[in-house]
Amino acid sequence: MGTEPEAARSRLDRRKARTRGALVSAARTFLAQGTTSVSIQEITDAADVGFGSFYNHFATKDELFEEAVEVTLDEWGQLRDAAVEGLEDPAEIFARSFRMAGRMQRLMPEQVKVMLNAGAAILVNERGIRPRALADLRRGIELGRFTMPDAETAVMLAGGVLLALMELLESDPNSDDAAVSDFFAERLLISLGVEPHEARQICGSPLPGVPQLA
Amino acid sequence: MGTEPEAARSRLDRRKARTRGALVSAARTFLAQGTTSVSIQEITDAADVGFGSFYNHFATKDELFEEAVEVTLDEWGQLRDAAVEGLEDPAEIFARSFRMAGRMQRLMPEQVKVMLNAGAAILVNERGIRPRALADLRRGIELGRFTMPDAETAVMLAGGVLLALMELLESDPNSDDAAVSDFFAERLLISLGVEPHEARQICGSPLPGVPQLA
DNA sequence: ATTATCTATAGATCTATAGATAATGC
DNA sequence: ATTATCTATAGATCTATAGATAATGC
Repeated sequence: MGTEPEAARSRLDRRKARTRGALVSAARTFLAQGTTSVSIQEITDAADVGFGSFYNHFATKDELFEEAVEVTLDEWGQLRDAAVEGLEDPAEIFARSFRMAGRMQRLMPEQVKVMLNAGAAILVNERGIRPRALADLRRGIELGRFTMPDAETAVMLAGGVLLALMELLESDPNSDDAAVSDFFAERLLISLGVEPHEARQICGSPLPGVPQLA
Repeated sequence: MGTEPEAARSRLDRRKARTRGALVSAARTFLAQGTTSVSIQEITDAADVGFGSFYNHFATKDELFEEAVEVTLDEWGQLRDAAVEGLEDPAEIFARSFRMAGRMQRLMPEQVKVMLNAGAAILVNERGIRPRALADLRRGIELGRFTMPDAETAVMLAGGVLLALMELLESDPNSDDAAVSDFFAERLLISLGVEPHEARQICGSPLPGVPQLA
């Protein structure tokens, strides 16, 4: 294990990764603004990278934008993993992920805007939170915590409610994000089949601090 | 009242409207495919309209695409109005609109794809179904049919669930669209505060045939 | 010596407009 | 006579690449 976590083998590799990261980060900024018709020149300028470097990493703009979305989803997934550490009950795990996700709108507005601009297809993207939520819900169904026909259906329902929550917080910047998130989580648990009084209890429990990304 | 409903005043106006309509329709096709980086030339070719005609109607591509989304939302709103005619109970009105909307994925796949590609901002677009759903939900809250803090919150929850439903049907073309739609409607009603047994009853009632657009 | 980045540019593509043509109004 | 549509094109912009430069490896 090296002193630097996740470090690439050589300095060359690290430099390459830095350039790539700058491009992805710039692309994400544009995705968050909803301006995907920028030129490659504008992207490399924003990334503070030579124009030609773009082609060392991506063949087309779409390829870069796609990666930017996936990187964002992956970060989200890592945050979720850190947030639910130590929990056992799938209903609690699921509720905590959801409540944390709602709070992301204020904590990481750029990432959230990327999601909101990405279209509904984000709900079936296999990167990041979806596979995790799918596993939580499947386990919850098996244990009888949720009364849903299948985890696939449950994860779509949950994803749709999450998108709506984030868009609501986005469009109403003065609302109480924690309260709204917990309310949505509670109603979602109810629609997944959790008893109302239990849903309220789960969604009223204290949350740990927001974990930091590596 | 003229013999032709909605007819523009003169033949010239009608010709103009036809050209504009062809552009909007072509734009919608591209929106449904998710290919919004086409050139104006490609759009006018698809619309079978001279290149220069574009500028008689729109200043930029974005303007055209925005209109294409709004026209789609408006059509949706008209369908909803026809579908709920004669109903009184806001819970029933709301449930029927939602169940019909779910069935749209198979009946009008292009319109649905436009919605799904539009991003979550579609949930706060003031055209089409949102204002209608907002009114239904507000009335339902006032009458005590729904236990939600406000209609604004309720309409976002409903919109998110609808997006998820449409994306699920989109990604699983062989599923039973009516059954899945009614299931989502039922769980949505429950999360809005309707008693489970009543939600099931409302969402199991027969639907009228799909009304035609004018 | 190798590899990635950077700059410069040729060629392709795209936009916006001018002016010609066609359709309609009166 | 008026209005919208169409064709053609100048100028702008954008992409993809070639070749030079800089950083790193050994």
